[in-house]
Amino acid sequence: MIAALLQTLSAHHGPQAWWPASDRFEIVVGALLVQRTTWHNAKRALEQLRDRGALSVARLAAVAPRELERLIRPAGFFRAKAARLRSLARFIDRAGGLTALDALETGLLRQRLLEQPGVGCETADVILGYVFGRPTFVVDTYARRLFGRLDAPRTGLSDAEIKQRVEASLTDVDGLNELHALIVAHGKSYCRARPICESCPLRRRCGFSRARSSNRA
DNA sequence: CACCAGGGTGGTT
DNA sequence: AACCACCATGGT
Repeated sequence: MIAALLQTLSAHHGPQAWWPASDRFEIVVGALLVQRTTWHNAKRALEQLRDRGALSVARLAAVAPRELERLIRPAGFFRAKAARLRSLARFIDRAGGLTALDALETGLLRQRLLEQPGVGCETADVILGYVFGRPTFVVDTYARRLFGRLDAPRTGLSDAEIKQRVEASLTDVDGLNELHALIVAHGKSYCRARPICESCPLRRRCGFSRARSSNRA
């Protein structure tokens, strides 16, 4: 079921290559910056941080708050995100770096991440999957809509239920990471671009149709 | 011009 | 537990 979904989306959209050959801490920073923004804008902020030489745990934690706000401005919510980035960098630093956090069991690590300001379920799971290589399915707005439709008769699956179901039938880290990226790509290319998913690989069941009333069970 | 993008948080009902 | 307003820039 889930494996088939991955296969279908993969065949249709190709490899997504999220965070290709990227530094681990850079992925953490990117995960925060991209919240409720386009990757295009998050990437700009990331580049400015890189140009400033601030893309390491110690350097980022040392950047003056106002300066940090200025650097990440393109990513939006820059005041909140600057404070959270700073806080997160200091947390990782206190913990002894990302490699020290590698030793933590997944459940505990997730818990630690969720305690950090600005890190909710989605961001925590992105970091778990792409930074720490833990088998994790990231439930985002696209996944929510998709599975809400695929499991048509059932209404209101919680994020935790979606997460559990996917992780129960797909345990491969790379597969899970790729699935999340593919679901986002799928949502982007079919949700807004077309009123009805005529050429959608998942047909009308994909849940990204804008004509909600014409597609209800 | 209105709407939205790879969320999270705090307050209100 | 389900809503709500807010955060803010850049693209369409």
